[in-house]
Amino acid sequence: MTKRNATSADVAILAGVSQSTVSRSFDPDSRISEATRQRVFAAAEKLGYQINKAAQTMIKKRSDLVGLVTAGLEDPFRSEFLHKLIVEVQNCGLRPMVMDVSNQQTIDEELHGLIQYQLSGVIITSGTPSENIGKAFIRHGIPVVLVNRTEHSDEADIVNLDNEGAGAIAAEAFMKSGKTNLVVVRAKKPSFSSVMRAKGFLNYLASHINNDEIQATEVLCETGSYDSGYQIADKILTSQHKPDGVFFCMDHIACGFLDAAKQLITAKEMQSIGVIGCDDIALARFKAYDLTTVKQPSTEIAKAAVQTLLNRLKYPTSAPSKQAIPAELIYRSTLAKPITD
Amino acid sequence: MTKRNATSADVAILAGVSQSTVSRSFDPDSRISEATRQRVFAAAEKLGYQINKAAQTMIKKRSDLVGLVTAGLEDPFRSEFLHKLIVEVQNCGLRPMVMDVSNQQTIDEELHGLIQYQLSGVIITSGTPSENIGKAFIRHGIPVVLVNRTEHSDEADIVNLDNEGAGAIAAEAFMKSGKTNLVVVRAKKPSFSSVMRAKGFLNYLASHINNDEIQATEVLCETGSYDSGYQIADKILTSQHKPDGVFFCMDHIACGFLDAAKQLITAKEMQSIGVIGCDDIALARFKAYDLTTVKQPSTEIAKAAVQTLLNRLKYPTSAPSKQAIPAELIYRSTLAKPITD
DNA sequence: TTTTGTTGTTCATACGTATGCACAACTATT
DNA sequence: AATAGTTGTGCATACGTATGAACAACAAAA
Repeated sequence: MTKRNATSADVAILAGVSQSTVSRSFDPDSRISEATRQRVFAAAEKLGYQINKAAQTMIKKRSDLVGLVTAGLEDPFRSEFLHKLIVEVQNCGLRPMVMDVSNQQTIDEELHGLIQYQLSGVIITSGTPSENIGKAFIRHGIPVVLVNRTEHSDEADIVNLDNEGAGAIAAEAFMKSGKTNLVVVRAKKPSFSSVMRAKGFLNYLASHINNDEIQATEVLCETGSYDSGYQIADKILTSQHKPDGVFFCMDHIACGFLDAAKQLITAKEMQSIGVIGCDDIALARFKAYDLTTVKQPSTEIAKAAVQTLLNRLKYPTSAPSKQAIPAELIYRSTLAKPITD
Repeated sequence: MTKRNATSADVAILAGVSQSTVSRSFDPDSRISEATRQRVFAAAEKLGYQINKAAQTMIKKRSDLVGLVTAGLEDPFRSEFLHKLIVEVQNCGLRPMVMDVSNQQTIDEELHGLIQYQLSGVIITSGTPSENIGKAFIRHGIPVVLVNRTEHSDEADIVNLDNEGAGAIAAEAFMKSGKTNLVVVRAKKPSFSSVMRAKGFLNYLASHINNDEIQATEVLCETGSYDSGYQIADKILTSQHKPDGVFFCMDHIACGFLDAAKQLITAKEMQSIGVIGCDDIALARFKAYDLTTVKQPSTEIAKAAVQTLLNRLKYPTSAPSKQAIPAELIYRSTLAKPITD
């Protein structure tokens, strides 16, 4: 029944050439006469020949697998981003090997396991691997790209959203809309992205406020989830200084907040409070929320991450790169676009 | 700088044993004296030795990679399900290699590419591969598990949600709540799951209606997306026979519908219309929707799929299995749980 | 003591591909 | 016509692991 898979040697015999010739036929850069190549292809087709990646990897000392390391995929934004990475990796003729490292204890151990696969590279988007795991990869000759990670690294390439810029964009929008009593909300557990966004938000205000006409406070909620936003609403809406503008470092938190607000205050009251989220998750454009948000251009970030990896493979010794992709404000109904001159 | 990775031969020299002994040391079933094994481990540790999966695969003729074939990851439910598969595969000591086949044209070609990797198995969850691609895998000795797919196959194992049962559960719930004018909504493009759910819904009603007290119609919307639900609301709510119960074959469609309904009719009017979704996506429990829905137990389905694959690897020649995982009704606010005796 | 069995190790080989080197058959140059 | 260069192919080998067979050392049984 399941007969042995055909090898290049089998193809060689059928095509009446040597095994090397078969191998070279599949390499576009080899000099092979067109006649021979076609004969080889025909024989390969006939036998259902498929190259053996394991053997190929052994020789080339590099597979076409790319490790995508991630965590917290229950967060739809990450999930969406992972999807884009997968597509992008595929488009480059590479194969994504995904690794979920949500289980904190085993991260390092598991990551070490990846080294066994002679990966073409690793793209780390979340999870909190130890400092030296990146170095372990690099020591084994596997390039690493860090995406939206705080780790400073002398050896890995880095692609980030311009998180501080994203915060600044939100702050600027509130100023343009004449909001004066602002709040910025982020999760208690400091994630690199959120901290930077909040920092960018506050810094922008600090450097653009002449007198004391604008106030801004930072509020911490439990996690970066919908539920946290739902819970924090009470605290924000019942404080003495009820804000007229709230910036959430993650869209989910904003959505939770909005749902809670509907039960805590009237729609009219809510209308006077501007809300800006961050990321632009799919949910943000649903009519139930229609959330004005600072978009994280995840497609571009995914593209940049993969391109960075390819570049590194091409020029292994060039200096590590670091790029920040700019964010972009998407006006929807939770903060109307001001009429400008 | 990047010196050659350590091999089992290097470890052997350092530990003062042969290469075979090193290899056997890492196989728990080999008889190796404890002393030797520890010496080998120490040497391996010292050299940062990592097994070379490519070489291992070549010998064993089987990698520990599992192909996860999917499409339409922009759908959060699929995305969530993929996540669960990834975790499940990892937990079994295997590695997930993900493949997005959204691009219709290249499915077969790309899938053929997977054969090159000596996969331990392939789990196909979506996408519409041609009939014979499954057979191609099997011919190459790669077991296939189909999840929620319509393809009937004599060779692949099959794991499905009990889709007809899910539809029946929704129908039963409406009957218990005394709803009499029902509509079932599914996407125009016939997907296996949706068609079966609608069928189960209508069949249940047909076989439980004595007189003509209950009416049920099928309505088709464009796709399975939020937007489609948003668009179809008008048609449903402005028809002469305005329904008092609507079953959506996918939660997204229901969510879109609910958002549109808020603008088309009053909250009071809406209260008299029961709505049931299907899948139980994360969104369904958000307060903005709080959708009563027939839950697809995706964690269990993912577990079943991976277990099925493991089983097949253990008993390669056993007859193909086929299982249907039962659905479960989750009451939330769009259809209140009736007070039963 | 001889035989039989058990345990722990080494030897040798296979897996399927890529590639440096050699070489033959031409073509272009002198 | 002789030389140099180009093109297409084959030979041989390396990659790093797993594993059957052989074997040595030792213990247990006869």
